[in-house]
Amino acid sequence: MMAPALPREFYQRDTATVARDLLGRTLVHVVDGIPRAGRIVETEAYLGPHDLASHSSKGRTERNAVMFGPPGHAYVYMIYGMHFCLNTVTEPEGHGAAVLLRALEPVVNLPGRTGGPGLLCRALGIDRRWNGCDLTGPDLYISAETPPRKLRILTSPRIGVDYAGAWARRHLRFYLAENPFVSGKKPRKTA
DNA sequence: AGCGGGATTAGC
DNA sequence: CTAATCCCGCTT
Repeated sequence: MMAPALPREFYQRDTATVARDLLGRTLVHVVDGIPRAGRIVETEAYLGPHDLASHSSKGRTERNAVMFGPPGHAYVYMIYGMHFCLNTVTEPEGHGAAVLLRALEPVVNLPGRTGGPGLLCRALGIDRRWNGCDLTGPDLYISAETPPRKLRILTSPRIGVDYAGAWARRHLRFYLAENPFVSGKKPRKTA
């Protein structure tokens, strides 16, 4: 559990690459000295202001300012008036990109469901106060420990961004194959 | 100052 | 399918 946090350089890269590379790694939140940890099994990449599904596509605002800041920080926002979503800022400062963490497989001290961005934040105890938190610090971070075995990674369009035209169809969602904690609609065998 | 809508979830 | 529920960002 004492593995170091991923360094800032990890996040300062191509956003889709970071989204893939985060899969299988362990997200840790230390609450009152007690670590809560889960394995990241589902992510989505939001590429920047040109990406019409990204919050940054409407330019820098008070809400999304952290996205335009330096990489390796947490972008946390409230959605639908009742849930929080946790992102990691990526690319060089000023770019306006982030990776949404959508689902965890519980590792330690994560009771309740963790499959879905809102549930993930609830289980970890993440809310608005963590917006802007430096992920290279000791309280909220992703372990630098490399996933032990090779991962089977699948892709799909991102969830809930149908308004984004062609960008909605891009495969910028990444998840571990056959992992029961992955959220969203499973592909249905119809035809 | 008012209003529309959202990177979701749960319940009918 | 739709309500819940609050903050933000844009319009008036």
